[in-house]
Amino acid sequence: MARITKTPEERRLEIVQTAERLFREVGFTKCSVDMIIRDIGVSKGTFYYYFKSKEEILEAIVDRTLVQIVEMAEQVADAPSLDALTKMQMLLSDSHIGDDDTHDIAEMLHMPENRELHEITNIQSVMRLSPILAKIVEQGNLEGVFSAGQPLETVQFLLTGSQFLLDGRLFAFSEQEVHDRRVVAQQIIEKSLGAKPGSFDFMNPNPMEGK
Amino acid sequence: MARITKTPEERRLEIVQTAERLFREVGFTKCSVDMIIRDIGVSKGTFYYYFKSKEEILEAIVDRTLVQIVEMAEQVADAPSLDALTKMQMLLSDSHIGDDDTHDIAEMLHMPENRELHEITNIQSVMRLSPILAKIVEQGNLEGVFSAGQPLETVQFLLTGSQFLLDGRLFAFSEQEVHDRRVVAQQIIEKSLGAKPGSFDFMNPNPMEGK
Amino acid sequence: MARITKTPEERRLEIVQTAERLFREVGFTKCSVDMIIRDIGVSKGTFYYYFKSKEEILEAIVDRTLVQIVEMAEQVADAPSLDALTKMQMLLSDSHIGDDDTHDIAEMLHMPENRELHEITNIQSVMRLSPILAKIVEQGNLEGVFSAGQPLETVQFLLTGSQFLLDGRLFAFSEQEVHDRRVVAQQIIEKSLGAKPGSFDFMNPNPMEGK
Amino acid sequence: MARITKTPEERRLEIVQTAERLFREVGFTKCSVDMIIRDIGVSKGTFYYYFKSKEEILEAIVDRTLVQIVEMAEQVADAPSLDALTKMQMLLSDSHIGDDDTHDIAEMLHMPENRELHEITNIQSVMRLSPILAKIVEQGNLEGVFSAGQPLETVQFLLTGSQFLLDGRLFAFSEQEVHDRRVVAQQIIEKSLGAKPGSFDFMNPNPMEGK
DNA sequence: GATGAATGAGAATTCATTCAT
DNA sequence: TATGAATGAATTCTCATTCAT
Repeated sequence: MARITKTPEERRLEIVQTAERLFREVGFTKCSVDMIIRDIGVSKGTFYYYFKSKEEILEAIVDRTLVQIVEMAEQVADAPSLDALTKMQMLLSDSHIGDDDTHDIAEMLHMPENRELHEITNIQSVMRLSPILAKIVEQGNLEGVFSAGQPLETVQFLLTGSQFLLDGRLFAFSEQEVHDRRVVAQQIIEKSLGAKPGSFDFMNPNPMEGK
Repeated sequence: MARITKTPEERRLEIVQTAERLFREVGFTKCSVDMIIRDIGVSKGTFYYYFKSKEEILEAIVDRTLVQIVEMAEQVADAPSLDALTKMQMLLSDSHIGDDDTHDIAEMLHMPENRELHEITNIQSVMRLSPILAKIVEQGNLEGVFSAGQPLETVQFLLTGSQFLLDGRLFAFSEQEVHDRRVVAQQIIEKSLGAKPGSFDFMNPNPMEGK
Repeated sequence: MARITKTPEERRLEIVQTAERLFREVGFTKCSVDMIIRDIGVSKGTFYYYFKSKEEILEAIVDRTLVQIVEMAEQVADAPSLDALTKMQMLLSDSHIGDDDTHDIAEMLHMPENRELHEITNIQSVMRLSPILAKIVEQGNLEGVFSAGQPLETVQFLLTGSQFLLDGRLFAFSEQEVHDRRVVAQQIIEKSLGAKPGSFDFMNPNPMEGK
Repeated sequence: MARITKTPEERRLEIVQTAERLFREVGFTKCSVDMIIRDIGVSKGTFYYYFKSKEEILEAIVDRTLVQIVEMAEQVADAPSLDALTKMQMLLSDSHIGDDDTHDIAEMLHMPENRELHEITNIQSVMRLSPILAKIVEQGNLEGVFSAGQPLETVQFLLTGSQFLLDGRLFAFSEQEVHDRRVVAQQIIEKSLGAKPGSFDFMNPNPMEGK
């Protein structure tokens, strides 16, 4: 095979991205190192030059994903011009996702063939997002729009429920079924946070309406 | 090895039970067919005479587990002498353990080394338990102890949140942390079902009290 | 590959013998499991069905060799009709080796490419032969032909010297050089055991004489 | 990494010394080129600029070691003021340690993880030391303290026995066992060289005495 | 002289599955 | 029904060596 040298950053990224895609497509266990290197057109030695085990690249991918999610969440949480209700809405709904990259992340978290990556990331994202959301709940408590004790624990329950249930793929729900659960989730969130009924209404425009 | 003939039913059950135990102890992927047959003292050929693949026995186990869970839940749900609140408490708390075989729902679903089996069963159990719980919610609505719209969807959200979050192992929570989340979960359930605050109080005796 | 079934004993022996030959020819480290199975025409699974690691087959070979050596030595040592001097002569010289099998063992112990197997076996054979030879020394002391204190330690030193030095291959000695060292070794043995000078003379017929 | 230029001699020596240390610590086979260069902080390319294979550096080390041993032995052998007995004692005992670099012959040859390097060096050192020791034996014969025919062959046998047996590690002997064999070795040496019994007595102060 | 990214042929081992008896 | 020897593709990982810069 021709020797193609790239900068370490390029090569590393190339490997991470390819692995990420393949892990999503076929699952971590079923995706062999061989598949990854064949896809890139690079030698086995090169793979192990950058990552010293298959586990290590998994960690790299999970970290990378979580860093993106957390960064995004922190931007929202730290925005001084937004009120707590708006922030909460932005972070709990999917409708705020603009760019493709962030959307991919959400996609990635819920792939069917992707149990391992999925579960690890899921749990981590609950753990890392919850403190950020808890701060927003506290802000909301002060602003008078929420009235919730135990913000961290509350938010963790709501996040967990949302993450797992609202993923159409995981539970094999139809679009309409997902929508129905989204509406209910919103009501539960409102009740749990002590928000005024209907505060999160616009989070769930009926996707069937225009059809 | 001596050839020991058993009735097909006995043999089949023996294999399923052993596999189930081992899958829970070491996980599905890490448990080889060899481990199973060595444990029983049966030959490779026998295993493949009863199940044509390792996947097939997994399905058999998941089915078996869910049948048990659902049966137990239906017994509770159909008990004419119990009110909705009591039924709900029995099925959502840990205190309902009856016979050794069924154990506790939560326990059953959240074994440590047991991600694979666990996740498959988890989702299925949310799907199959939710109609039963939804019926109880409807009963509760009639009895006036609950006041919840969309019982099925509501119950699915609450089950999902409870299942995943309240497993200390999955999120690596300490006993105290699990307890704190249990208390919060109970409050969210009350609010979501429109139950009187404190209805489920006895579900969470503080495990730290005597210490 | 055609499936050829043999009795476990046949198959096991086939593998051990092939491995033994190849370890001798190319050395333990350089001989891959692939080489062995290719040579036999058997699958990798079969190899690992009989031996659970490459190390394990090495042990099996070493054990097998040592058992043969020790058996032979014990037969000599326990012969009631022989005096100590004769026994000593038989076990310390190479000239007693009759059958091809035992000769192979000696060959095997000193192959050039065969460091690992060689060293392990060498040391083991000093350790296992020395108690047998020590008993003969004691017999000799009683018979008045020897007069040696510390029989075990003495014998170990003499065995070690003989094993390593008198192997023409290890030190790359010519036939004549080996003969010269054999003569000297014999004198050292005589002095060390307190035997009469010349007692072991016939051990070393000059190999150059008839040429 | 910063490019640090050294004189070729310095660089070469640095590599040889590091490799030597690591080969001793972990063994030749188990010590990868990567370990060596990482330890020095030099690049792969640099290593292969100075040595064209891993084997080549092994040879360099063995040569270097033997040169040191031989030099030291020759210094002793050529000392005009010393008698043969003293010289012999110095070279066969452990008590002659002078400078840090040369250490003790025995020590040097019998490092623990060091089978490969060890065996290669062992045989070479018997071959190269024996002529020097043989000369001392001849001097001793003239001085009347020894009375040994075939000095070269005799010395080779004694060196071989001592080298291999008296290494506690190789045979896994305890300290006491090594001591016992040392005492016996000394007696065998005396007898073989025709020295007066007890000539080498002080070679083996009982290490247990003070305990 | 020096760098270090890249190579790729192997290494040992695992394991679900098959099949002759 | 039952056995267990046999299969072989697949897996992760190692490491001496090369070579463009």
